[in-house]
Amino acid sequence: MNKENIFDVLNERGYIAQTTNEEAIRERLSRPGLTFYIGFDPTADSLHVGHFVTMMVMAHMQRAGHRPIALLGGGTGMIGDPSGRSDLRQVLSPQVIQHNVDRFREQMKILIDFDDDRALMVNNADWLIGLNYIEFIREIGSQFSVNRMLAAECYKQRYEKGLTFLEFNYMLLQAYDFLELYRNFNCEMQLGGDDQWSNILAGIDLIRRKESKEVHGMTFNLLTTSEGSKMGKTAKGAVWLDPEKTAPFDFYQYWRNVHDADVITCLKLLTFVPMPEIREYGQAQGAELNVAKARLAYEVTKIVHGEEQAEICKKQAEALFSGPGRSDSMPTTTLRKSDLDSGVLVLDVLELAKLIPSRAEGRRLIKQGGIYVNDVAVSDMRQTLSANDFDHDEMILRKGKKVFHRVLLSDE
RNA sequence: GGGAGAAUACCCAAGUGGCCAAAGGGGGCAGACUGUAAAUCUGUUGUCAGUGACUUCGGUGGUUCGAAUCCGCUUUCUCCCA
Repeated sequence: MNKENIFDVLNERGYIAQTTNEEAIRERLSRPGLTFYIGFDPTADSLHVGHFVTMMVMAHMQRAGHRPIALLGGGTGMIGDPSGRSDLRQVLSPQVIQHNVDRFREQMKILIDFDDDRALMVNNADWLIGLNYIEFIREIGSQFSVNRMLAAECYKQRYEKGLTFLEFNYMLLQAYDFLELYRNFNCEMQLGGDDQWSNILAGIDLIRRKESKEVHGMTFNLLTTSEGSKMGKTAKGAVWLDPEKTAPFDFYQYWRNVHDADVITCLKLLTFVPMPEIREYGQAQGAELNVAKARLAYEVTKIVHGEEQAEICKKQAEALFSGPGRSDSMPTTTLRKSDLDSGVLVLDVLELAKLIPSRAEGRRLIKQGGIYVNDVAVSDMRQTLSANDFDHDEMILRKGKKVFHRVLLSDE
């Protein structure tokens, strides 16, 4: 019996949204050695969970014997993709973009094996920055029909609100990227989020015209909740893969708290848990789903932060939600012992720990009984911390039901 | 290039001289109920200080005892005409 076609694997796990010629893709994927690429826009200094799905696809493909190219948009990042966006994207400086590109490279290594050219990482700034405008519009621009571009769904929204020429060029540049990668690395396929469909088709078209060669495209579903909103967003912003930006414990908790309706989808997209096991979780009803959620949180955390961290998070979560617990991967704030003598308001600590955006917010929380010191609700605005609140120089500060923060005491 | 209109808090959106820190909705946060879920209900949602002060309605300069609201200039955006 042959090994399962990677296309079917991806399809079964629910990654695939749209494809060009499906038969051709299945056929090509059945033979290893396909080079494909996915673009990343370096608009932040860390990847977030939205990128994570993309990285999972790359990982699956790589394990099936294909070669991924992670294309970092150092060049296109200076323009900003208008697809599906309702407003003009902020233009970033070259320095910031370069910094972000470097950070991305580090983070991608957690899932993608870059050794011995098993995967490549390229930056389109390398070929876009030096482009000659006249040559470019003569060679590439001549291949595009403005009528068709305007008809594309992704531009429609912007067409009504206004679209600058700068952004309008994005599609050409992305198409050019594909051509460039095809020529230099024999890259035959581009993958991307479903919002990239138009841009991907543009590249395929361009290669057909310039090289008379059929290449492939495939998009996968964006990670959304069952209610249709984008996943990975919290009130504080995105859920980042960088432990400095999103503490592992918070990361774990994010997945532990996904809605019932989203658990199975997430298990399929964000973990390597085998399908038979996932199907079993799918049978679970009601509270039983908590088992699946715990598994999801553990597996995702393990991939991103390593097994050790995942274990720690898991133990701590279990401890915290069934009695007092301790946590090494919780966000932490350190106080000096000497500070206690002069009286430290709980309010002060909340502010220090950045659990509240303002002191007024802290007052509100205390008034409503939403702040707890070691599981005891704080009732008085003026409550201070004393040495008694600390056990082995550590105490747990809690906001609401699920936001935990560790406060340490130091001798200094 | 000519003309018309708009800019309000996280988002949408009321407010056209004092009763406006600014309606309503969404979102957020907290409480109750739960399964660390959803739905529902309640409270809350500028800042600093405890019953008051300060900053805010694109920017700026005026008028006025008093401005988000009136006037001048300016910036940005949208629409119509070229």
